[in-house]
Amino acid sequence: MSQLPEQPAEGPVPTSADVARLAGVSRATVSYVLNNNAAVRISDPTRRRVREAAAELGYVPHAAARSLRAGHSRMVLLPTGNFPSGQLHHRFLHELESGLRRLDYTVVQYGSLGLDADDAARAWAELRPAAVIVPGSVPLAPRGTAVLRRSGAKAVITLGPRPVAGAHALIMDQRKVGDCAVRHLLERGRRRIGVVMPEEPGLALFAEPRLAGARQAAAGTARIEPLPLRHDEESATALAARWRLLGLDAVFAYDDVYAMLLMRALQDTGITVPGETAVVGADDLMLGRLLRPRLSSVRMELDTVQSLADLVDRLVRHPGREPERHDLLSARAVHRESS
Amino acid sequence: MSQLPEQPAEGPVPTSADVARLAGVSRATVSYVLNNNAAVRISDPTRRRVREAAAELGYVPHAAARSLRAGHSRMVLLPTGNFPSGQLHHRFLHELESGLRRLDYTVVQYGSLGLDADDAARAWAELRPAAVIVPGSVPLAPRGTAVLRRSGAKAVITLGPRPVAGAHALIMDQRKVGDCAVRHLLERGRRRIGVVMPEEPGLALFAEPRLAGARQAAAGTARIEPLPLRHDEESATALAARWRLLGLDAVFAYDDVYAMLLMRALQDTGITVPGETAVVGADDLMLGRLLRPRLSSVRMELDTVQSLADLVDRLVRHPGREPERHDLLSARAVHRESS
DNA sequence: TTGAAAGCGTTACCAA
DNA sequence: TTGGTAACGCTTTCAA
Repeated sequence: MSQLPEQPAEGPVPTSADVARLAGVSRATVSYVLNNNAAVRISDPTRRRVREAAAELGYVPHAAARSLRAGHSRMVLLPTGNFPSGQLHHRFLHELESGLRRLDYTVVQYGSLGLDADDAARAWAELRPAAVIVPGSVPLAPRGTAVLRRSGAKAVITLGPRPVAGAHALIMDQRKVGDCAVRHLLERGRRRIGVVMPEEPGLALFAEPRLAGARQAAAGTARIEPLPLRHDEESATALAARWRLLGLDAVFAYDDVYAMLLMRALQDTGITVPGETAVVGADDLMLGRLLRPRLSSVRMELDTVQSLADLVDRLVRHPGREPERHDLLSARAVHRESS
Repeated sequence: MSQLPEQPAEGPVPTSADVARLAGVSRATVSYVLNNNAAVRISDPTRRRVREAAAELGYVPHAAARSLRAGHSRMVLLPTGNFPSGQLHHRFLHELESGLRRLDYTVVQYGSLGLDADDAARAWAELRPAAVIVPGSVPLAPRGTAVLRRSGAKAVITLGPRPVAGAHALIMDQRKVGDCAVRHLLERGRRRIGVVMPEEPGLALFAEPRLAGARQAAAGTARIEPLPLRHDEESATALAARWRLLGLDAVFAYDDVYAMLLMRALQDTGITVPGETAVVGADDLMLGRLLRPRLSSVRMELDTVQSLADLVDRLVRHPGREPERHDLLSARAVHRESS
């Protein structure tokens, strides 16, 4: 009765052979036409017939078969783990994706949370990507990079606070963030500086270098005091309760969220900000501007995201070079009212 | 001089034939052993020799070749667009991934931002996924689902506020959020309720149903007033400036972030919260608890995430059924101090 | 300008 | 218990 228009009825998937048959040509010709192969001249009527046949059948080429034949893929694999989830990260991801798409790569994310380093590397290698870009939050052992290289990956690139043996590295040197924050506090006359260290496990990778950067910037001129803190109110209240015993006049709070948490607890304890204690966060979140006092922060920028796609492309085309390192991160303090 | 230990030297990628040669057996035997094929009995010494050869060569099977041969893949494709980026979404994603991994599927995310609906569907179809789960933020036309079905996808599932023709639907009915917020405000005696509508384009998909839910809950008993707002301070300040002209005694602010933005602007204008105007957000962010007054919110939960993986599995195994619908979202108001 | 055929890495059937 | 072989869908010589 009612004819359902879009009921593909479980039919077999159309192949280039079906297109060839319908167009009355050979499979070779179909390939030539659909790939716009310039090395061979096909008559216009034939081209049209092939195109129409493909459209009529709803033919879509089979990427696996293609790359099997070609001997290589144009897939760039991006394992994901504990997403840092900031808008910085999203923008970065999106720009990397569109940059690589422009160069005709297919970017694919692969959720690798819960896999150990070796299993994960094997799973990635099964997909035979041309390149793998591994965020710092995803475990990668030197053995993993070896597996990937053997499986034909032209480039293994790590992305994060620190490099991994045998892989290229896009570094986001988090020390700069700590350095920047402390330098800012020093300029404003503070000399006894706490540095919040989140107790959440995934964050140590970022927190440690930030602390190192802070220490480096202080270098003799100021005291640096690490302050463990969990991402909840009790922890912040407890820290605020013993604040005066710590004898600090400033705190770099890892990021804006921890800063907001701590600043609120300090204020609730009767400690004035910035009078008694200056507070600086990082990420320059919009929400920080809504607090009173407005939160000072460290703003991070990633340089040259398009050139990053070009870098990946270069590594894929000329593999086997020495591992390269590039530092992408730049940081600057944004002074508001809390410091 | 210094012998680099992990320099795979651009050698050819080892195949099952190489493993067979090294182990002194046939390719078939290699396949039997490495896949633990129960239908055929292989002697233990042979098993060991094969395993050792594979390990020595660093052999990793080629997923594309395998699924080409098998005629189907176990890939679940998850296109990504404008990531909603809340922790709710991340947790959901991660649980879906591990649930599907447990069922031996490979979950792959494919960044589709900037592609139009038809191009995107074609790009997904090239990968020949067994199933595609399309978030509401990614465009999908009925034609797209047809292309995917023809390419062999057993299940096309949409994930978001509303269904798409021809596809199964995992619905997160955002009306519940608006309903819940307004019901809460009604209970607290408010009758003239503003509803913040973010002007950011991607959010309309969520904002509209929330407004609809709000209207539904108010149904005669209260006035509902949509309030366009951009995600910046000027916009909030402007809205606050004309607040008293609006004659509202409450506002449901779309989510906690917009709520914080607006609440701050209201307070800066001298409007008391909750005295003069009650404010309710959504998402129940931790940061909302740091404000004064603490922000009331609507907490959302996704039911049954593991069973969702099972659902995908069922649809893959028994395709071609009528499109199914499931509503995943539940919402409840969390009363704090701002309402 | 077009076609025939080989081969990419796998697995499943059938024979030995 | 093992091995030979064909086939999956595609591209690319080589030949016509």
